[in-house]
Amino acid sequence: MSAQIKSSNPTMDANTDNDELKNNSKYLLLNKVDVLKSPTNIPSFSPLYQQIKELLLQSLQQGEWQPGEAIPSEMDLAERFQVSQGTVRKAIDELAGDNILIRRQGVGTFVATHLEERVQYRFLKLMPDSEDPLNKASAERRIIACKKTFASAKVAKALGITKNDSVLCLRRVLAFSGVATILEDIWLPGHSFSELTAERLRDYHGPMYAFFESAFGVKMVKAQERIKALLPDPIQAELLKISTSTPVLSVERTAFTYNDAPMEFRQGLYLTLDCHYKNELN
Amino acid sequence: MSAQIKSSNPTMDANTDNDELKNNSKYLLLNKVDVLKSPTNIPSFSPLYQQIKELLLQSLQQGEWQPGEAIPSEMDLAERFQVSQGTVRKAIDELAGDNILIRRQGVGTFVATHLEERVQYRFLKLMPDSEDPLNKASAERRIIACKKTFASAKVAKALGITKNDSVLCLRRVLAFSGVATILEDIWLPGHSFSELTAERLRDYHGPMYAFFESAFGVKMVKAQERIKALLPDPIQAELLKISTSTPVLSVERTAFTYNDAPMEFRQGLYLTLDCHYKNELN
DNA sequence: CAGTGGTCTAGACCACTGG
DNA sequence: CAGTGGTCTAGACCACTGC
Repeated sequence: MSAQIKSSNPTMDANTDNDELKNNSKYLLLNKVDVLKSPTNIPSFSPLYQQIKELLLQSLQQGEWQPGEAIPSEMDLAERFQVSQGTVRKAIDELAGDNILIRRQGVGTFVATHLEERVQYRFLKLMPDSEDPLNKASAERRIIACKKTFASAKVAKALGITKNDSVLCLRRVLAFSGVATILEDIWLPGHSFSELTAERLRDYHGPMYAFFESAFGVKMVKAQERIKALLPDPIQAELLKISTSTPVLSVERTAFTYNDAPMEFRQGLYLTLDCHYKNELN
Repeated sequence: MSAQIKSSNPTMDANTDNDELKNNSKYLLLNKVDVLKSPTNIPSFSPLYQQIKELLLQSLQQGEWQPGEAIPSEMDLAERFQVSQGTVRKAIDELAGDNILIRRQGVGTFVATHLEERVQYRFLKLMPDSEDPLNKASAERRIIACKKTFASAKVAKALGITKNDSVLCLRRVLAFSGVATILEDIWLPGHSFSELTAERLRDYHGPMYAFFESAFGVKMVKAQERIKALLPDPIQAELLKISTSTPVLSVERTAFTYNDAPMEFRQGLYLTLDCHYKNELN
């Protein structure tokens, strides 16, 4: 299956001088793979397994396999893309490393989902100081506001849209074991979330990202946070039941779907008297 | 080279009943590998490449290859451990993923080091709000204190030592482009750092972890942080040239050497007026 | 038991670096 | 150019899951 093109330029073939067009590469199976799957725009030149990874990502993005579903077996995919199992495997390995796919030995490979995820609140790194007990089960959510507005410069920049574009804005308080701990303002691009209403939100009991997934088909894949220390303004303080001189963490998060498209911006205020933001460094 | 032991128990070998001692596994090459290398205590049963990974880690820990040096080529290691190149490769892949080894195509595989690392301040996730320009080059360090004391309960717990054990404690201020931004208290176990003095520290210009590496042979490989929002006490505020009502990030970090041994605990206070703690989530 | 992912091998060849 | 890591293959077998 490999390397049919040995020396693509039969003329002009001394030992020197043609060091720039040597495309006698085994990895240039682009067309072969391309044709099999779709009219995609794969950049230019990359290892086969990277190309497979991109193709898988595109299928995911286009909804060929829904969150929670199994994707075809490695052997099937190898057949489909006309490569060896090992190559497919390496592509899947990377996607599993990015928490986009989940492997389950003896069962299959599944599209990650925020629903039924053993670790709910995947992006929430707040931990009680007493470590072990993960509170997250006992979370109580309270929606404070939910309205349509227009993107500020800051929100627009984060969401990759234009200032004054329509956005959905909501505010909520999370309490753990009865203690108000997190106050969040969340901005969503209007074009994708126009159907969202306070009622639908109130009816849903579960993580926000699971809601986005089931109600809007928007799957968050990764995120980026910027953390500062702040004093809350009077309104914020009241919602968190603290004074305006109690410092809080300000956690600004941008969350992304497939292909790195930003789909949510939020600012969270975390009360860190009895808990902390936990991070592992390598 | 594989699977000499097909059915280790020649007697008692009907089709039933021996479902608990079936060690006819290809992965049980422990002894073979073991003998070749060292009198180690590999847990019990794991894939070959995991065993190789452990062996490599032990060699690193024992200083067989120093930070910055190249380790043997994949082919050499395959020969040494009597496995295929692919197996060694997978072990190295994981270590490279943990930032313990660095691969350089066409050159070799190297032991990661905090010296000459393109990314200095590997564990410092503070970024100026204006993103792109990484200040870190213009850092100015000022040692405020350096003394021997006895571990508090908190420090002892973090360092895995006993309360009142000897520890070295130092305090310093980091300024970026002239602005005092970080105040750090650092605790080090006395048994490993007893030779550390304020003078030696003052003479060294470079990242702290590089200093530990070259002066004490202590290589930090990973770390864990707990972040809270705090108000500084009067002394801290003065050192950072802020008021006691300016909130700061409290970043408590425990840093680990090979085999997860904690070797440093520090509390940093980060002034986040013009910068933020940046984190990527997957 | 069949089917899936997980491990291992042996060998070929490519891409890159340095002398 | 020789030597290193990087990619790809084909095939064997193991470990696990569910029916």
